[in-house]
Order: sequence, then structure tokens, then C-alpha cells
Amino acid sequence: MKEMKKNRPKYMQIIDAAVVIIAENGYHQAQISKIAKQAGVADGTIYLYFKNKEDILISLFQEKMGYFVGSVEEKIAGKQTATEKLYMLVETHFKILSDDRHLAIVTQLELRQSNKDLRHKINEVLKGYLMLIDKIILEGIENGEFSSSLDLRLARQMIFGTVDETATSWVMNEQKYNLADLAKAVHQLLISGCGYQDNKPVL
Amino acid sequence: MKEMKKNRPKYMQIIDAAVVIIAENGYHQAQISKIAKQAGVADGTIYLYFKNKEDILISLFQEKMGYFVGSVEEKIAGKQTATEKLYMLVETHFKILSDDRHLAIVTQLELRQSNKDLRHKINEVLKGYLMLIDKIILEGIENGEFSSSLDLRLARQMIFGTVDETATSWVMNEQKYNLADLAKAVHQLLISGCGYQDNKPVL
Amino acid sequence: MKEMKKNRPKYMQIIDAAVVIIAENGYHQAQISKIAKQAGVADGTIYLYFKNKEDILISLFQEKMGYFVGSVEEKIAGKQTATEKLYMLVETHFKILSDDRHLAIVTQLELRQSNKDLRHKINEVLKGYLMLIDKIILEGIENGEFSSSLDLRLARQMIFGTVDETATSWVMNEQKYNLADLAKAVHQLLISGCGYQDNKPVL
Amino acid sequence: MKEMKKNRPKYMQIIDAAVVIIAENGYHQAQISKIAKQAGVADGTIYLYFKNKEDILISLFQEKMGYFVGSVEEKIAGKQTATEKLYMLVETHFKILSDDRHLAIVTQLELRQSNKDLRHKINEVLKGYLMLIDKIILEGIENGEFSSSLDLRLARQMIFGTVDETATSWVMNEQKYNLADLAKAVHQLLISGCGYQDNKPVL
DNA sequence: CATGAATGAGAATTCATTCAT
DNA sequence: TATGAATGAATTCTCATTCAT
Repeated sequence: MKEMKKNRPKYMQIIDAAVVIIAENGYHQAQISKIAKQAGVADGTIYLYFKNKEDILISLFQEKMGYFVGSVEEKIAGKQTATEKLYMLVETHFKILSDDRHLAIVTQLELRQSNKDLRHKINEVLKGYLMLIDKIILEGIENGEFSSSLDLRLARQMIFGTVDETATSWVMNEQKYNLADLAKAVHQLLISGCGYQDNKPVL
Repeated sequence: MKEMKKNRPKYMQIIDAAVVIIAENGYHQAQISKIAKQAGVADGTIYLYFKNKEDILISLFQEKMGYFVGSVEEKIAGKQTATEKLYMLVETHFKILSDDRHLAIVTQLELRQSNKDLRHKINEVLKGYLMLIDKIILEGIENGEFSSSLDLRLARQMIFGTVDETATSWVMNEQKYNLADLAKAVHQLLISGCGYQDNKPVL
Repeated sequence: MKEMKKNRPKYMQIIDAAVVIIAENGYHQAQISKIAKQAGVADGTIYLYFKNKEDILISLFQEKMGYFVGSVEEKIAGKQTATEKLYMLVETHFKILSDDRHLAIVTQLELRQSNKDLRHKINEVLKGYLMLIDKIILEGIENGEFSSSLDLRLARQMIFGTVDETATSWVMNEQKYNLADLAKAVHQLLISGCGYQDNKPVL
Repeated sequence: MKEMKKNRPKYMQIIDAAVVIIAENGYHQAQISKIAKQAGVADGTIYLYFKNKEDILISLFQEKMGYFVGSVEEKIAGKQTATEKLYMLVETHFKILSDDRHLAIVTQLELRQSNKDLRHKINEVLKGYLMLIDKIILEGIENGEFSSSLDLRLARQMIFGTVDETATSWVMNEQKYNLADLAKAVHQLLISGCGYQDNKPVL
């Protein structure tokens, strides 16, 4: 039944309105009435598509994170090496945020203000993305691109932590510079670290 | 005037009460009345030491982050190489959080629920810590330990992002494993990255 | 026009659905959408048969109270004395409620939660029943069965108040005992009161 | 702790304000803000004395019903016979309602619109009053004033049902006549019933 | 006749902050 | 200094009713 609701045009209309309103007003100033107005529907209509306010936020995150995972998977598909795949992940991640500045503000800053419950639910959704990272790491280890002594969890946390922190800093600096341009250098860092190793570019 | 207040015993008493209350109840359930009760003072008394609720949280972060920076600086002092210094930073960071589980919950989870304004102020406080990281990176580049092509900002974001994400995951996993034990592997990752480079342990 | 509507099958279908829904969910949880679902029609269809929600409840009460009055009149018809007629009234009243536990809950508990306006309208409908009681009392006074000093209104209020309170208590006690069995004793009380008067059973 | 609150003047101030507001606006139009304004306090102050809106209503009923029971007990104290005691109960009941027309509206009409939960709680409070009735009935049976074949529950339901219905009718007729004047006749009815029994006044 | 998606008004409650004592 | 009773602003969600199909 909910699947049906998701396919009705107002479902995405409301989610997109929520992204705009939260980005422009902040999480705590994003009242349902504002979102409804932005979406061009009545307040009550929101509740035909979402159980409550929290449900809007989780759905928002699900939809957008689904797009993240889908986009990355698509970009990765044609690549042969884990190194190249990791690059596509970083690039795609930065690209999507660059292309939708509202979304960037919402995912990097505003949604983190949600309470613990919501954050745990968001983390569940995030798992799909983290598993994508894991797959790349394991592939890299298997084919000898990556160090065989890598701790999967720590490597994943470095990759996600670095990408996320880079994106957050960019948003907090009001997106003044070009995030997408950083993909190459970030990727290089993730592959080779800070240390001097006769570093040749990896790509 | 504030300096004077800081020296009065109730100042730290209230901050410590805030850490406990926020850790145990969550950011949004940490009412002034609860903090006052925990601190053993009346609600109104809090306002003799802090301008408002936000001021408690910033002060809390300042005090604790000051301790972070101080501790790391102390540990670093005796080390010769940037590599060693980076290790001490990671180790100390993890150690402090391991030793004060309430503080870990507050800084890694709860305080991030604050609004954008407060987060910007917290970021100001964080700068002292980030500058410490910068100093290590620059030293590493200068003496040839680190790659000369490092982008200072990105390297800092990788280091902080990785350490922070590792700590946050640990807290979200209810601190089930030993965070301090991860310092070595995390440090290795930061120095050498994921890539295969005939990886020898760096320490 | 309304008469025509009453004859269409969906009219009673909706009223019966309302009885079930109100009995099972309570007055305030008996939404139009639930009643419509139970009746097997669309929400909007309800408004083809009833002006508004209040109109459903009044109509419900009218239909059921009409059945009450009709049943009592029928039972009374063959009886000679006012005493016997009063007995038939009490017995029939209890019998109808015993036979339809949903109806009992609705009339004794749920419908009383309606607002003052609706209650006044319900009282109008109730008048038909109260007039039946009046007729019995007057007949009793005329033929010497009842005290000639009876105040008609007070006697009516005692009879209705007693029967109603007995029924309500029975419903609030979850209909655990047999209401119909109480008819004789209640009737005796109404005729002879509490006082000791060499009480012989009146029937 | 709550006992302390009850003794602070604002406790009764709020309850009395609630009686006025509910009587004048009806149960569903008695918003907290109206009650607060009438009581001369801020909305939030209400919640220092009452857990929630329902708690105001239960407390209101408790306080007033306590006054009912207390008044009746006091009046009964000096009387010798159950017949006289029953008279005092009816008279006091009618007198209290006559003297406080707002209270009459609230208890006879408005409070009955409350939901089932609240009604069950109100019924608990009512038990004190019903036990008073029971005591009178039992005493009357023991000393031979009342019929030894009385069913306690039914007799109680007749007495309460009659008094309550009489009061409710009076309120629904907008208190146009004098309720207190009816005490004697109602009492006579309760003692002797409708039947002709060479009825001499019982008092 | 029948549908059911859309509407939009309306109110209880919390909690940071104040200020008289 | 310290207290804690009082303040009052601010927002989600429900559901009777409508009307285009």
C-alpha cells in the first residue's frame, strides 16, 4: 500500500519540498506547514503520505541515499579495479552533493540534529552505502590492490569518515570552493595515506 | 568577570552535571532543571554562571576540548617525528574518550544534535585541535616523512574525519570493543592508506 | 426526500455500522471513515444519506428509540392494569438491551459523551418514550392503583432514572449479570419504594 | 507532595475557574487557556498543579464530590431514622446543586461528555457517595423501616438514579424551577413508590 | 448514485528564562 | 549569592466534510 503512495506524484513533491525548507530554515524551523506550503498541498495531505514528521525525514533520507547507492553502483559497474571503483565512489558522492546544494546542507548538517531514535534509523539506511564501500575494499584486498592487513571496519570508517568530513567542511564553509574538484586528491589520500612512499598518482 | 566565575566551584560542578545529564538522557531531554538538580543547585543559580543554555554547552565543549588539546600537546612534546606525533594524537584522542564514557557520548552523539548556530560556535572551539593536526602535517611534510604533495586541508580532514568516525562508530556500537586498541591500526591507515605498498608497519 | 432515503438499504446499513463501530471503539474513536468501512461504502456516500455526523447519531437514536417505544406499546397492549403495564415496560426495556449488547453500550455509555446540542436533540427523541411512561402513570392514578398525590414529572423521573441507572450500571459492570432477571425486583421497588409496608409482591 | 500543592491557594483557584469555564462554554470548549485566564494565572502554571487536562477534571470532581459526601454526612449525623437520613441526603444533594448552578451544569451535563477512561475514574470517586446511600439502606432494613426484601444494589440504583435524573432534568430545563423544593416529594416517592398504599406522608 | 483524495481549522503541553524574596 | 514559582510562546496532527470524476 505504501508502495502505491510512493508512486503518486505528491510523495516526491513533499520530500523535495522538505529538502528545500530544511535547507533554508534549518531542521528545527522546518514546520510541517512550511513544507506543505512549499509542496503546494494542504497540511493534512502530508499525513496521507507520511505517518508523521519523522517519517518524512526518514523517507527523505531513504530516497536520497537510495539515489546515492544507485548512482555509485552504476558508475562503478564498468570499472575494473578497486582503485578505480573507489575513485568513482568519491567522485559520485561529491558530485551529487555539488549538484544539489540544498541536499548537501540537509544531509551534512541539518539531519544530524535529529534525535537519537531518528539517527539510528538513518544509520540503518546508511548501511547500504557502507556495504558498497566494504565490497570495494574486499575486492581490493583480494586482487592485491589494497594491503592484505587492512581491517575492514577501520578502512571503511576511514573512507566514509574522510569523505563525510570533507563534504561537511565544504558545506560549513558555505560551499565556497568546488567540492567535486577534490575527488582526485581525496582518493589519492585514501589509497596512499599521508606518508611518503615515492608517491606516484594512483590513477 | 567570567574568568572569576570559572574559578568558583559551581562552574565546573554545573558543566560536569551537564555531561552526565546529557549522556544519560540525550541532548533533547537534558532540561536545565535536570542539570540543576544533578549539580545540586537551583535552576536560577545556573544563570549566575552561564548566560543561557547554549552557553553551558559551548563552555562544556571549550573545557573538554581544552583538555584534549592540552593532553595531546603534552604527549607530543617528547616525540621526534611527525609520524610518532600523529600516533600520540590518535592514541590520546581514543584514550580520553575511552576513559570518560559519558564524555564520549556527549561529544560524539548528543552535542551534534545542536542547531547550526551552536555547531558553528563549537567548530570555532574545534579549531584549536585542528591546528594541532595541521602543525603535525606540516612538520611531516617539511622533514620528508609525509608526501610533499599533500593538501593540508584535505589531509587534516582525513585525519580528523577518520578518528572522529572511528570514535562515533564505537559509541554507536555501545562502546562494546576497546577503542584505544585501534589507535595503531588507524594510525597505520592514515600514514599508508588502503593501497598495497609493500606495507611495513610505520612504528 | 429523507423518507425515500430511509427506505434505501444503505440507510440502515450505515446506522447499524455506526452502532457496531461506536460500541467497539467508543464515541470519540468512531470516525466517519471507520463507519463507512464497516458499512461497506465510501466515506462520501455517508453524506448522501445523512446531513452530517450528528445526523447519523440522532437518526440512530430515533430508529432504536422508535423500536423501543413500538415494542413496549405492543407488549402493553394486552395488559389491563397500570402495574402490569409498568412491568412490561421495565421488562421490555431490559430485554432489548440484553438482546443487543452493542446497542446497550451505545445508548447507555457512548452516546452520552455527545455535546450539549446533540443531547438536547436526543432528549427530544426520548420524549416519545417518556410520554409512554406518563400514560401509564396517569392510568394508574385514575384507576386507583397509584397514589393520587403523585407528581407526574417526578414519578416519571423516578421510573426512567431507576431503569436507566440500573441499565447503565449493568453495562459498566460489563454486563456480567443478567439484566432481564432484575425486571421484577425493579418493578416492585418502583411500585412500593424502599419503605416497609407489609410489602406483598405486586404481581 | 501533591498534598502540598493542594494546599496552595492556586489549586482551588484553578478548579473553581474550571467549573465556571466548563459551565459557561461546555466541556469541549473549555480550553486550558480559557481556564488559566479565568484563574488569573499563566497557561503553564496550571501544569505546576495538575498533570494534564484530565487531571483537572478528576480533581475537580474529587473536590466537589468530597464536599457532597462531607455535607451529607454532617447533615445525617443528628438524625435517628434511615427515613430521615435519606431525606437529608436528597435535600442536601438538591441544595448543593441549587446553590451552585455552575457546578450543577458541570456535574449533570458537561462532565458526562468525558471519555470512558475519565468516566471510570469519576465512577471511582462516586463510590464514596454510593456507599453513603448503602449505609442508609442497610440501617433502614435493620431497624425495620425499610422492606427486608430490598436488593441493596437495586435500591441504591433507584435512589441514585432518581435523584440524578431529577437533577439532570432540572438542569436541562435551565433550572427554571426550584430543585430544592422537590426534595420532599422525591423522598416520598423513594420510600413509598408509585403504588397506592393508603399513603401517609412519611415525614 | 458512488467514490475517496484533498482540505484546513484548532488546542494541549513543554521548558528556558526571569525576578521577587 | 541563591532560590524556585511563575511565565507564555510555539507547533504537530486529526478528521468531518467537499467535490471532481
